[in-house]
Amino acid sequence: MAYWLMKSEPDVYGIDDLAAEPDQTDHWDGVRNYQVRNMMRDRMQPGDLAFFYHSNTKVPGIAGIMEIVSTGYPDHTAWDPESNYYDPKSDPDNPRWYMVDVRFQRRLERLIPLSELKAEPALSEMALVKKGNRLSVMPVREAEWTAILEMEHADGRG
DNA sequence: GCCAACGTTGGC
DNA sequence: GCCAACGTTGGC
Repeated sequence: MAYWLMKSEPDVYGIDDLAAEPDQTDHWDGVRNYQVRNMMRDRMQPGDLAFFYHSNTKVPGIAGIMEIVSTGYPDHTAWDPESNYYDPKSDPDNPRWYMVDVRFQRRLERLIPLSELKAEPALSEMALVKKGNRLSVMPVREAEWTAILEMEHADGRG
């Protein structure tokens, strides 16, 4: 069982959108980065848990928790010319892009802002808080997962 | 195989 | 809206 953090822009698709889906389940499509593709295709397993991170918004931060409910499988939006994620170079016989299914678990009691995550010493090794990091999906160590959950009930000022 | 140009991410 | 940092592309 592994832990992850997955970013999405809430103006495009936020945790409220996932919670509103039938079965509160959706596929995490549109990943077009090879490092992230490899994680989804090779490492994610049903039962893994992931933080839902809101990026590119007024207060970026961790908004909730979801469960991975499938292994990686080909991202069909790459073959849909109508899709924003269309990639004519992805061959159906040799899919270039993969996705997983995720199920809403819960919102955090408060959004934990990136500014607090950056200030937490236990998280200093996370790619999330490092300058220039652009991965939209990243592994989270168990100790980091626990530290973040403890922050959920803190007052936000240390 | 190098690397400059380009497009994108995402915090601020 | 700006722009630094990064990944990808494609000419050579």
